[in-house]
Amino acid sequence: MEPITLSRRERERRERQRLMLDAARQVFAEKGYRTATLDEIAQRAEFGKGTLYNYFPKGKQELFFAIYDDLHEDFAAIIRRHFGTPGPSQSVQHRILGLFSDALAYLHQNGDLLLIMLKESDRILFGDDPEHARRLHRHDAEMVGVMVPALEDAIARGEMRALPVVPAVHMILSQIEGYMRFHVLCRHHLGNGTFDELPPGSPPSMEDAVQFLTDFVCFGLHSPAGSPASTSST
Amino acid sequence: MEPITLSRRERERRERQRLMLDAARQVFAEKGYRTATLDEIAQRAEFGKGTLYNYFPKGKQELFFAIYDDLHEDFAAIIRRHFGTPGPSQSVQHRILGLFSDALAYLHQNGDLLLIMLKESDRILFGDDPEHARRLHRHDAEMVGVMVPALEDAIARGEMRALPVVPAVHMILSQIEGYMRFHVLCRHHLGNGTFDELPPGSPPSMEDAVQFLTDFVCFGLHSPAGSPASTSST
DNA sequence: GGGAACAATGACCGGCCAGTCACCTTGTGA
DNA sequence: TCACAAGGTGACTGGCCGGTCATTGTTCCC
Repeated sequence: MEPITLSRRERERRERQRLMLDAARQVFAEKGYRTATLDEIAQRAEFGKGTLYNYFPKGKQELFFAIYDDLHEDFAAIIRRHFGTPGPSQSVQHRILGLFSDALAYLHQNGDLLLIMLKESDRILFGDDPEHARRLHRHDAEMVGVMVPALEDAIARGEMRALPVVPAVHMILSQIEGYMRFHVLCRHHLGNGTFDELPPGSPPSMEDAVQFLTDFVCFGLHSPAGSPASTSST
Repeated sequence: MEPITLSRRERERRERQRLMLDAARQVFAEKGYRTATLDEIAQRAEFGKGTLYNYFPKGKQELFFAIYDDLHEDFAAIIRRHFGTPGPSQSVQHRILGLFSDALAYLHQNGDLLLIMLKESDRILFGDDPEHARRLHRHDAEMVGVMVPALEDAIARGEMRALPVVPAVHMILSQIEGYMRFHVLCRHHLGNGTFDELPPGSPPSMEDAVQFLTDFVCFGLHSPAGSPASTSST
């Protein structure tokens, strides 16, 4: 693991791998899995196509999943950061606020690529390669597994009502996806002149969106007459 | 429009078109857009591939969008049914319950195909053909346009708190997508023996899901200490 | 300097499939 | 019965792209 013991050969090898992955990220983000071509990835990385196969013998798939797993690990880390320690250390509301805040920030940094990955998830889920479907399930189960105890704990402490936790986790996470869709829609509205009408709701700032989502998840449309607007100290 | 004035020729023509569309629906549902082949659609419809082009000159795309628009119109109809008449005739909660109920029922009837369409939406959104992106935006704007007045009305009547309506609409609709994902995930868990672990939460019945979603959207995780469980007369 | 291991390369191959078109079948009207 | 139109057909084409491999460097040790 420690880079000191690596030979120059090995270091160069790693570096080249990284260059290839970077190029692949770019191209996948722009084109999507099917449309991206190895020729373009190779060109962008300034290597020959054949060289790609020296580093990723299984070709396109291997490149893709290397990126996919990385992204997923980043995301899982965000979830662990906020839900990894059940107990009264933080309120659910705080946890969710933190989750959305980090997730949306991450999303803005890696926007296009993430959307592609989201899209391809479905493709993988449908593809008949059970190996890949399993990978996706593992990722999913991991996230759910981290969040469930925290929610159960919150219910036990009376901080949250007794909803079925697994569906609740899925709903919380799907808000992030929902935001992604909305965000892309807004960007497309604004981005190019091809659409006559302006977006019906102007795109919210990221901070507003985080507040809105947290608020929505915690209190829903109705909410008590009380003061739901302030989700935290902010 | 009225079928009485149609010649036999024309009637037969329509019927053949319908057969082709049915076959295309099947194949798209099973394979997705890219993987589906015109050869298979033609075979399934019991026509030669060339014949397809007599009826859908623009080929695969035209078939796909014919189906896409149909599905979308069905969905828009569901939304109009429940949100088309602003005013105090129904509570928001009732509207949402009705929407989710019909949407999920529709989803169960057309499951695979809808999921494909959802997936392809992204592809279209990214594809650089502005014509198609525009089509998707039109659909989206239509749905939002129907729901927004009803929500604004509800806010004006104090039945719902003053959330930004357009994002709220998107969140409501994205619940349906979220449910789709969850549902597919459960089905995959159960469907084939390739996964070691059973689903962490057993798949809920459709009625339960409708209740859960409505409840979640209206009251969120926290909810007043009151009685949130009964979302309606049921 | 030589040669052996190692790495890069891109022309090429093969499979795939949307879309075409020259030919065939069927129906119709004289 | 014939001839012509309308419609049906599937073998074929052309483009595309993932993956291969013979060839051409490059490095390094003796």
